[in-house]
Amino acid sequence: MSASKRDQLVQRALTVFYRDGFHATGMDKIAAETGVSKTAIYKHFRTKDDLIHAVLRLRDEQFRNWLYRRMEELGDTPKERLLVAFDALAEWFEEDGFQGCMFIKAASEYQDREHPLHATAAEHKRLITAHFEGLAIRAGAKSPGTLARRLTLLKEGAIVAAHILGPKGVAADAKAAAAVLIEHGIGEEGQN
Amino acid sequence: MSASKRDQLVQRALTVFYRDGFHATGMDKIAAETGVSKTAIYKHFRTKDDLIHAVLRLRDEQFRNWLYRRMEELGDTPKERLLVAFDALAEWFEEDGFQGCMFIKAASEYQDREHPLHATAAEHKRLITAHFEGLAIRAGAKSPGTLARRLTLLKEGAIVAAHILGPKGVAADAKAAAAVLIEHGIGEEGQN
DNA sequence: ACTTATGAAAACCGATCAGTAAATGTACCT
DNA sequence: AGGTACATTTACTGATCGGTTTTCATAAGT
Repeated sequence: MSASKRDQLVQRALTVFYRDGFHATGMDKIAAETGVSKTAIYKHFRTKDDLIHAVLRLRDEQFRNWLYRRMEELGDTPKERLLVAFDALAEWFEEDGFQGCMFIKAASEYQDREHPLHATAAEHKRLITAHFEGLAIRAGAKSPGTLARRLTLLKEGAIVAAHILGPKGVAADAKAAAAVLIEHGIGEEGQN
Repeated sequence: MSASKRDQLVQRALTVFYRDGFHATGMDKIAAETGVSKTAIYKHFRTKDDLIHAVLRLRDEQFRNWLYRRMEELGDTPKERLLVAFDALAEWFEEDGFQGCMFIKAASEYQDREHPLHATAAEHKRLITAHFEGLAIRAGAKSPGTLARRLTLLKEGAIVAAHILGPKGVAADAKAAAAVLIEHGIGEEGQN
């Protein structure tokens, strides 16, 4: 199997796992829906968990690339970019097939914090918070780490709320709350 | 089986499902760990989903009772009580066996919003937000619904963060953010 | 003592689980 | 054409899934 075929497998497995969940999706379904036989899958991934791990790494890369790029496109200054993160989330929430955050679900199904898949989910969250913190620093926040963590809380809460209750208005609520926290953490004249 | 035996079954099933997840827990394990034979279980619950539904209803009742009581005990005024909700969360996060929010996990494993278990999870979240809103009204918030929804976002985000990254400092971050949002939404002199 | 309910336990059902081994193509080399 | 190496499919493993049927133990009624 070529490298691109492998990538295709992981990409398609991502779609299935995201749609149906991890434990609820058997390897037979993965084989059927990706068009790759089980034997071929197990040639590249020792176990189901290994495949899921590859899926999560791909998702991490895709999601963060998308979010960071969208934040750059929608905002001009670090401060603005922190705020428009919630506009990007709004776009995501409204997408067809939005089913919440894959990492929250992974952590929910693999609860033990020692579990490698849980750890991968945790790393994803840490990376996003770190990105926020970088922007908070450049925005002149008094306590960049604090502001970044607060915005992360709003982001996670918004994802959960959008998934459980539906997307309507959630991102807007979160953005408005974020604006308050950002003003409080930077002041009207953050040095962009 | 007496009513109290049934309650005991649901209570013990709750513990197992909360610890190990829904799909990952088979009915044989439930029978073994509750001490109630599968036959006896299926006399009272038509399906596994029915049992889980009973578990979620019990959890909803227990959790909200606990949270509301703790908010009353820790705060004297409506405004204070909104804030100390995050102290109550801190206590929960530090408990042995804390594994995140059962309803977030239920919604993660039963993703379709039409699914009855997902709907039960959604109702739980709505009830808590409604409780917040009642307090926000009595605290004299300018827009009680908005404030309640914002605090809910922080709460959900804090639960997710505490579960994925560990409890350390999460509730304190959320409380500090909540304080900012509450001050902004009420003003220094909310009429308690 | 013998029958008849009752309720729980044990055994079982087909389906599916993660994972593997054997069988079958298929492409390439000489 | 014949042989070799590799990829793919088919078929299978024992275990477990949610759920049901059968067996058994107990106890009350007569």
